[in-house]
Amino acid sequence: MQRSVRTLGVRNGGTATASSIPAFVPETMGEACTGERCYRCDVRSQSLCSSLPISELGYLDRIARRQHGPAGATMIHDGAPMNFACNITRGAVRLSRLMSDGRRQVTGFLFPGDFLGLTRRQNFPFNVEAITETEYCLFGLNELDTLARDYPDLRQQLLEMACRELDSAQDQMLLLGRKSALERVSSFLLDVFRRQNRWQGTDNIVTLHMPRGDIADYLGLTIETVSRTLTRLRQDRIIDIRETYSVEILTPQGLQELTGNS
Amino acid sequence: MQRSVRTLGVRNGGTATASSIPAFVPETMGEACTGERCYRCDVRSQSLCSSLPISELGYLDRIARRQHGPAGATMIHDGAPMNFACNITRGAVRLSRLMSDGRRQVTGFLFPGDFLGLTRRQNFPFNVEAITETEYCLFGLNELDTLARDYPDLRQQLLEMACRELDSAQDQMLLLGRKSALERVSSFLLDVFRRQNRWQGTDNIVTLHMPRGDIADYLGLTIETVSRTLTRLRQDRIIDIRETYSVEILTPQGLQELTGNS
DNA sequence: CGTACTCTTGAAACTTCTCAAAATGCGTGG
DNA sequence: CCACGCATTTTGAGAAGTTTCAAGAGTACG
Repeated sequence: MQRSVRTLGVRNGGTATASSIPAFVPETMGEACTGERCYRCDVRSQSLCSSLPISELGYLDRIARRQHGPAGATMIHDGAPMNFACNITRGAVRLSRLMSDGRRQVTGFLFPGDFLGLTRRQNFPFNVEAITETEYCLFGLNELDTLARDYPDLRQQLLEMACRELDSAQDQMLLLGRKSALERVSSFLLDVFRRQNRWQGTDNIVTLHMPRGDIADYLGLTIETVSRTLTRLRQDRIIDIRETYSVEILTPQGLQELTGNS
Repeated sequence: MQRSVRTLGVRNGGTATASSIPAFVPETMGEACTGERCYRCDVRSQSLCSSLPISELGYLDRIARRQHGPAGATMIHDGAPMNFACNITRGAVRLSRLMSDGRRQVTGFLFPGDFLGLTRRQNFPFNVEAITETEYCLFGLNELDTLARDYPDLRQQLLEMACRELDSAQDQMLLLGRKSALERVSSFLLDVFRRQNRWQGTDNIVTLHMPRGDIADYLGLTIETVSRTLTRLRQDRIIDIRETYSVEILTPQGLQELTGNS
């Protein structure tokens, strides 16, 4: 049986060098950023704001509790009561499900601007862990509900966010169920690249904000296979691995063709 | 490279013996079924109804367009404009994403009572195909929106349905990324079993409403591996394959232990 | 400058896939 | 009602891809 189970402690607590992973600090998040204080990338989710009138943004500020945590910290344990939502404002976060024998599936990564806690369940069904040093804002669900009652568009916005997540979850199912290792890694690199380019310049540098183990558990592979595949992409002059966490895409088109998508 | 690409025509159009697949006809769907005509399993989604006052159920009836189609029919093509939602009332339906070279990932199965079209996208991001003969109801999104405007709970209900789907999508990601073939097939059998037992008696018979190829594409395996795994489960006296589409679970606990979940 | 961790590389093992053929099941026509 | 033909399912053997185990290289930090 194929099992990639390693010492659990190492995976969860690899905090020693975790600080060397570059934290994602967006320069600008959307065009509405103002100099002194950027409302959109601060306490509020961009998606959230867009469905509220300006007059309510102050309320959103008041109900938000700012938090920050060190790299490696478990922000939310699987099964924790879900009475708040969360908006990432700095750093990188991973969502994961764990099997009892230690096998892990990373179901997603969150970067600044991403929102967590769309669902209305009793408990969180996954672990939420900080990969790098993180800043985030908590919103009590009760307060958010109050807001949602007055502004149906907010609820609609939440529904649409859930739908986008569902869509990308199904893409990931295709990746995990039918793609080869090469296709998975290629897809992943382009995916991270595109998410970063939402906010930042348009050079071809992809900054990975997570160690190889997280990538492996996200792609349903082992660390070794991820590493080997990256090496192969480098040898084939598709990418250049400038540092461990910094990859340059030499031929975006070539990488795209390796993803298996069209 | 491992690729399970077979003649596309066979997979999509295997209508010759498709009629031999047992269609799912729920005897009772929830306790609210009345004799003469079961409102809940007819035109309306149970989930939908539960958030509406009785007085509006008539409206729901009026805006619903009943449809039915033969086994093997493509109900909705990937990319089709999404201007309606859909409630399955009879039969079995599969949702699938296709890669350009023919590899397929089945992202879900729909049975009576299941709802389709939660998302508000321009186009459907997957294929919707009838496995067996099917009956379903279409709701125009405009009409549904009108209803949702007056009843915020309906919108909340839709959000919760989307969240449940998201949750099960993440479970499926764990299955596809980290589970062995034996664990996948065991998980699948128990999953179908539990979904059926929502509505029907509590014997240990699982009726599969889809051919092996659909199961394989759902579990990220090949037909042969699914077949071999079922054979192994039979030899180990975990299940009994009474007919191709009818499996008896001899030891539910034994099967549960093979799923890898705790 | 050494230690600890992660990442990379190599070789062997294992699981699953591919290819091929036989068996089974179903619908049709005699 | 039975035989035939077609499609699906099962079974077998070999091949391929990924994992596992193991060791070495690189990097960060005290």
